Amino acid sequence: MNQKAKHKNVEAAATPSETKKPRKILPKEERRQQLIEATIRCIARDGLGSTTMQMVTKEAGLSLGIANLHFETKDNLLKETLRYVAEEYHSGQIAIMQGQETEDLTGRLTALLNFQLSQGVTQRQKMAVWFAYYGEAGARPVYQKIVSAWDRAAAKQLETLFEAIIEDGQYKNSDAADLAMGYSALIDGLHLALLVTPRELTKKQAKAIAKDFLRRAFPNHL
Amino acid sequence: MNQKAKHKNVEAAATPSETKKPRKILPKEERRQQLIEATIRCIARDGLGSTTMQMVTKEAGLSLGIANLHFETKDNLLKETLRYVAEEYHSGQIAIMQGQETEDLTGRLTALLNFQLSQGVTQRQKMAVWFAYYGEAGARPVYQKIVSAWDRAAAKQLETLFEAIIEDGQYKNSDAADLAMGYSALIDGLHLALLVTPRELTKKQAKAIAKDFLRRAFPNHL
DNA sequence: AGCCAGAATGAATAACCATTCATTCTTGGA
DNA sequence: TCCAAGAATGAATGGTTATTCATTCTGGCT
Repeated sequence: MNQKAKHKNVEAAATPSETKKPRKILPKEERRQQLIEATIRCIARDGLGSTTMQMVTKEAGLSLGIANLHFETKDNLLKETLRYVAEEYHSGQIAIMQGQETEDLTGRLTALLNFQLSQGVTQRQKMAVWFAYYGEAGARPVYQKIVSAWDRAAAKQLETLFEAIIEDGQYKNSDAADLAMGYSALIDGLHLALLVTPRELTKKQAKAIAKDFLRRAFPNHL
Repeated sequence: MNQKAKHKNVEAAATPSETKKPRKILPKEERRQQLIEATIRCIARDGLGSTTMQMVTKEAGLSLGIANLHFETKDNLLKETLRYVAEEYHSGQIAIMQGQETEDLTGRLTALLNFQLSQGVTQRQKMAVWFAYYGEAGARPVYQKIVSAWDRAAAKQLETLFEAIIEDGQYKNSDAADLAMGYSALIDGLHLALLVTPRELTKKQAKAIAKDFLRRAFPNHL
């Protein structure tokens, strides 16, 4: 109605050899994925606090309005990004712990450890996102809610696994719940150290430290 | 020059019984402290990302411009706030570890543990600030730099303490550096759990878990 | 008591940013 | 080939925020 804009695709002879924009149309789900991944990169590079829509959409190689088109609001985009990362990590863990019953307990345990400190999980990008959200979790119950369901499920699984190992190894004076909580905390702490002071801790070292924890707890299994 | 403002202290008969503002002048250092503490409360309540100058100065019961007067920029205020919290925590740790040589190793160890999980350190406010900054640390080298000096010093101290204990207890197959890193990571992870999922972990439990770690590592000392 | 250095205030400013929506482009089917 | 549905674009809008600085006030000093 009161718009006077008349953007053509002309812009004189300004930029010599710029190929401009072969606009592409993709299914909703692919665009969402693409935007979430761009968001992860932005958060890892610039922090959750200073990530803007402009940055995210530019990172994705798309136009400013596209994120609102697919996610309504920035808040929503951030929520979905957290959900994506949380799901990837926790479902991976749970899959290993519920793994085929054919695998022995020790195998499952080391598989879990290797996953938790794997290349995929411990890459800067993922950990940065993870802790960026933890940093705001105190002030944003929504973030806690997104993670907590997965978190509780993983904690329960781990406890069950530890119970089985304690039973199997006849470890006296060992409380599965406490050990599981301690192990989880250790893994989180190692992730934090890998993120914040990577110079002081290699991934190999981190694995050794986690394995050490398990060996002291379950000497007959490792 | 071109200002037309003429703020008087009149404002009609609007607010009936509001005592307005007995403006107070304080030494620079006190104001800075006051503002830093207000910043901590704001970060804990609303998150680092949405903490504004208006919120901080209002929380401190002062006027908008005061923070810039004492800290130049918001960035600076945030940096100084982190420095304040980091110093409090790390210097507390170091003091205990370097404590009078009269105290035995076991005593020093439990004192350290009790401090790290003490009321003062584990209060929401402090931990929230801590993790808010960790969340941005990946993107803001400044934050890392502020913490890293203290961090390295504390790590070295802990390693030294562990070495002495290993020597004293003749613990074979124990690497002081790995154990120290593992213990630090465990404490960080417990702090995170206390912050994010306080319903799943009490402070008492956290202490028990940390003590358990030490007992498994140094059975003759605990 | 009177004065003034400088501490404190908060309206105004300038920059930034999420969100909207008129317009343009793409593509699959007719 | 042509068309319409709807995907994508980005200029414009409105709201928020850090920062400035003219003005006001305080308290120690003479």
